Amino acid sequence: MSTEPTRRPRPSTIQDVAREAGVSRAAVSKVIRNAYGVSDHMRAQVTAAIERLEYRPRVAARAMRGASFTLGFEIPQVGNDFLTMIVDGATEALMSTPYQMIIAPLGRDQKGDVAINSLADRQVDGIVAISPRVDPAWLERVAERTPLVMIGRHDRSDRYDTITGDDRSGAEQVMSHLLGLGHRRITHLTIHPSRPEPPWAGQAGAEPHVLRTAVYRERMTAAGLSPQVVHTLFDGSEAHAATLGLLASPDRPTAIFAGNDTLAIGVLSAVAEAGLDARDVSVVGYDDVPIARHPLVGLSSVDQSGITLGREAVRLLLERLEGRTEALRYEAEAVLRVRRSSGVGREG
Amino acid sequence: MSTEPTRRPRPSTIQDVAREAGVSRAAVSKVIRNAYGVSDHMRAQVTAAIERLEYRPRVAARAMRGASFTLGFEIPQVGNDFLTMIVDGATEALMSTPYQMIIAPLGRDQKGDVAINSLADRQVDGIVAISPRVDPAWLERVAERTPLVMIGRHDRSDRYDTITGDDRSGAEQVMSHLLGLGHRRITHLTIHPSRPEPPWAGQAGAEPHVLRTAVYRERMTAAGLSPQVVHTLFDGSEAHAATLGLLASPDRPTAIFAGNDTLAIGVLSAVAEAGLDARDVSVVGYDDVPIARHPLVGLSSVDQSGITLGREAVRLLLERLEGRTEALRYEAEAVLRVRRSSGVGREG
DNA sequence: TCGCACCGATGAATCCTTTCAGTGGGAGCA
DNA sequence: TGCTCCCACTGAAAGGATTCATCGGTGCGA
Repeated sequence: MSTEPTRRPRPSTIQDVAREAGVSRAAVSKVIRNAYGVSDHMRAQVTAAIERLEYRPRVAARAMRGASFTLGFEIPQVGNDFLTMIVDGATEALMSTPYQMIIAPLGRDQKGDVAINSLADRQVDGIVAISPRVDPAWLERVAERTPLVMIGRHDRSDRYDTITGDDRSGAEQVMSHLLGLGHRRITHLTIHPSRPEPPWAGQAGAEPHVLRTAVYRERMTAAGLSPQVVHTLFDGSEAHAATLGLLASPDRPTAIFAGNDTLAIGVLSAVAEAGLDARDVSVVGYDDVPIARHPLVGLSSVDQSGITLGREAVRLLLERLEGRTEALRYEAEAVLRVRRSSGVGREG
Repeated sequence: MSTEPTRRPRPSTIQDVAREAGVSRAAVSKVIRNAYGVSDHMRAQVTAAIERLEYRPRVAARAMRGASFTLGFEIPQVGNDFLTMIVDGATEALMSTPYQMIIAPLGRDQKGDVAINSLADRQVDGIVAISPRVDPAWLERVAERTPLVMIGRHDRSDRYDTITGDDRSGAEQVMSHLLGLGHRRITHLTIHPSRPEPPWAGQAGAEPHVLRTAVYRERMTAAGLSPQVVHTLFDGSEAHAATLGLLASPDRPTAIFAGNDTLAIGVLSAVAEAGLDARDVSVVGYDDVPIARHPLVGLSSVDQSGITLGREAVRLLLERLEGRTEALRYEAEAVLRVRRSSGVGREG
């Protein structure tokens, strides 16, 4: 009769391995970390013991003294295709390193700082975060403790590295394209701005969507047209509803520039539902998610190479872990991919 | 002059809080964990001290003695929409608990056991994994140490809980639907089976895709038709290429049943590219990912409610953490959603 | 008034790994 | 032969939080 029906067997520790191999704990630790000062004989002994005992180092214990060999990713939306590309790029870049990635997803209505904190609590060796709206002063405090790379922030910091697309160029390309097609009623659909406007939201610190919107306004005004900006939630379904509203109006737009592809997909859905297509309304998105190039979708969009963004984020973080202390910035090129949704004019 | 230019300030510890509040470490610990035996006065003192020092408990240190309050998710593909739904459901279910989720994504060509191990190394309190092809004996060993819920495994275990959709019913509905439409040349496109066939791959332990394929064969044979099964990689682009091949053949299929929606999207892409549509080739997928219901896509698919799957996975795990020891199974209902891609016959 | 029970709080032990200051022995050199 | 230097290896301390005995103090019943 066992007193504890669910007794969980204790996994073997570095102590067990040391005993089994007849050496000290420190020696085992050295072998594991490939540290200096290990004879071939001892390495063989220890390796064999590790095999026999199926020993695996406890990350929590390592983290207390040394490194956790873990990089943390904070991403606001697990399902977002653009973010997925970033993660893919990062995963690939990490394959050849001893580092493991963990992702901390955000719950609904959670802010990025919650997840960033939770990663820091786990003593990850570095953090990549995509939180355009978190207070930069707070981020700097985090970066004092843990190397930090922010994706999609146009602000400058001495403490953390930043990675962005060239949002200005991307938006310029979209507007040139649409204006070039002869459109005059171009509506811009984007996500709600932070409310209340945070004190740090200056020109320099503009988030990508805000920057894209700014370029839209500039170009519309410069062309003598009046800008029309519609704000929705990040979710595509609200973009869908908003678009239905736009299309029902008497002077409906002939083109819609969506702040990102998630919104653009929602827009396309509404256009189709209204019985219209690209001959009636041109649609352009941003991010160039994989589904955009599907022939049934054919969404024009700005490619800012999410894969590269993720890869660069990891590179910057690894550099930091190797000792770099000055902050760096990386900006990815933006390229408009024209597809059917904003096809050439009205010929079909 | 500072000797260390990048000196990282030491975050405050429970010791610091205890000193600041004038109590013992253990008392602080109790306050944090809402444990029994804390006076209101002491709680107030400690809470104030925590605020002042911006104290956050180190998860690594907690994990060494107690719990890490972390649940780990192993998912094979970050970008997969079906898996995303599962994660969303789980995130939601965790909002009201003290537990945090971390996701361990798989690198290209990595097997699930790598990520599961890495989660176990991090001493998560429980693991949810989606690895249809990992040795069940190995999983049972993992489950001895860490509560484990497997999603999408039809095998039975005394050690870990399982969550599945009703793949048999789902596949039956697809076949009834397609046969009912009058199709006779129905091709099944699915992912490569494990190779070599693992010894544990019996009828009972069949993975979802294998089960769906089995039902397809049964129904074809029962209808006096000859099954045609095409295997591709998980990636949709290979499904695209394979479909182009199928469509070029003289007796091309009039219907394609894809093992999941990722493949089905690739199939639709090839169909469109070949200048065909649903009048020529009916397509049905599996999982009912969000994009399937987009009017431009209109993919018929089997809904097995990923959100619910994720929510149930968390529920089962939390039950385990509260002491349940016997293994449970949960099976989600499968419902075919018919859309344009397999619309009613050939009227358009 | 005495004794008991119990509440609230505490010190010390514990979890597992890394790191640092040694220790002892062997090789090389004069 | 004697000295120094180097190298492989070891013991012990450190790191932060939890938990277990333990202890002082208070309230209550007899």
